[in-house]
Amino acid sequence: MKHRETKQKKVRKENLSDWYHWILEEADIVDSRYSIKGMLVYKKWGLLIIREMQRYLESLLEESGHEPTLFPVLIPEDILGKETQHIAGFEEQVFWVTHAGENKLERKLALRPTSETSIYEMFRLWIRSHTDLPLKVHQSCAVYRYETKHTRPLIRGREFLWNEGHAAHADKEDAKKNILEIQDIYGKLIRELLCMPFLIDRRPDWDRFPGADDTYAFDTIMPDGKTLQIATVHDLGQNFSTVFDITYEDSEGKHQHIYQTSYGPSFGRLLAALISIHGDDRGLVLPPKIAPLQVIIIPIIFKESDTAEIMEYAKKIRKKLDSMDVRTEIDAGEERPGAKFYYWEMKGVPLRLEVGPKDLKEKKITVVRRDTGDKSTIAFDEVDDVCKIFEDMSKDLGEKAEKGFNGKMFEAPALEDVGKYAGKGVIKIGWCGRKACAEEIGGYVSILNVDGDPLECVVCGDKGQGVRAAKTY
RNA sequence: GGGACCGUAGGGUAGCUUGGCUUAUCCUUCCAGCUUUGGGAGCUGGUGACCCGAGUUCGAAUCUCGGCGGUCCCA
Repeated sequence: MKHRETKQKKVRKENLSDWYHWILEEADIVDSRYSIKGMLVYKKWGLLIIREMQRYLESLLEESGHEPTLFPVLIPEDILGKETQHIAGFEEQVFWVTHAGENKLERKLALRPTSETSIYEMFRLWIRSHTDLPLKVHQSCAVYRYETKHTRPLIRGREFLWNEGHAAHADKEDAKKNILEIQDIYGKLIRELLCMPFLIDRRPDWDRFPGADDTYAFDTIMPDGKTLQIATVHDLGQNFSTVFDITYEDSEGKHQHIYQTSYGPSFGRLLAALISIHGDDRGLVLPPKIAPLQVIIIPIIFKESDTAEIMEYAKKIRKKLDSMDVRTEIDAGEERPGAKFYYWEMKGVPLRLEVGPKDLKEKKITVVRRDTGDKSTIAFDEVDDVCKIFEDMSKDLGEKAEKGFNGKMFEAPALEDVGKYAGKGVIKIGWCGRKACAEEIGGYVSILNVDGDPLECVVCGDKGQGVRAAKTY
């Protein structure tokens, strides 16, 4: 095992932007030096974390009746353009494939910006009867959008990884039911696996997914106070089924257009939030469930003669952890222990076990928690305790994140107050629902949702609702 | 959508204002060897860079224009 570049410039997390760029490269999350704007290379540590998320999410989706699929990355122009709202929302961002070698293609092909259209083109063929419904599919893939704004690694790129789910329903009620079920699944992913708090915000109409009747977004708050949209769930109504002519025969023999829902979390943004919310000055802090490596064992060797014995002991511990399905490695590298400590802390590994001559002699293990730095000693026979420690860590990390989150919630009774809290977090604001007033507020922040308790509009004073607003990524 | 700044080894930088002083500085990483190991050890030797293109000039890392890439701020 080689430890590189762990002794680089120290970056404090207060300067979130510098810290973020530093840790992405340092921890081998991504390499953003690839020479196309908005595209990057996912590296081992980042990809392993994404895979854990993916595995967890996919198993929940499949338990809830989603079939795994993988659709082509290319979508023909005529199909992408069928739903006019949809294409209007994406056309400026579509990458087009127009040539094969020197030959111009007869039919322009789009790199999918999202897969509704290609999937629904097939839904039309797959769905015949009400017994085919609900039909739910999902895929983990990359999608492409030509972002013109400044891109940010993992947060706003021209290629990004996500999982997208698509469901066909016989009626509105089943669609609504699915929306709740998906919200629950995404909630589990974010809260239980990643230990992060979030908000579910029903977006104002101008912020909906193109072609949707409603968009529910999952927003979390970054340490700098800006919100990050990490997942969305869309109620598509019959907008797509009408233009794609997706119908089923009901039990009375009548043909009906299906209702549809689509949804997706961005793995990149989830990762960006995970890194930013839990990390500290020393680097990543990974909740145990998501950590690619949960335990690192550091053998501490003084004399050449001790090597075999200590390594033997470390291997015994590892074997026991392996049998408990705890992801474990032994760092037998040439570096001194201190260097290894710093390295694995930077990588965010939840637990470090130190085994040296003292531990060996007393059949003990020194255990250090990444999140708190707490050092304790357990007996060799108590290795099972790591599971309990993981539970505590998950709980503590979740609570700590929740506390940070709650500390970034504000209320603005008047427009001046909006300016005061803008950029510090999520602000509760009275809003009448009119776009003109939203634009006035928009001078400071964006409105995240449309549902709330009755509250007078901070701009015009008319009756309205208490909605959430924030500066957004 | 508007604005500002930036691009020198794998990473971080000095040099740029006032073109020549450079064989391009220093730290780190990396490679070899010695040595060391309970919080980033040390020594010796070695590898490695001026984003791309055009222009100005006797001469460009340095000045001008364009491209590509990056960062930040505002809407």
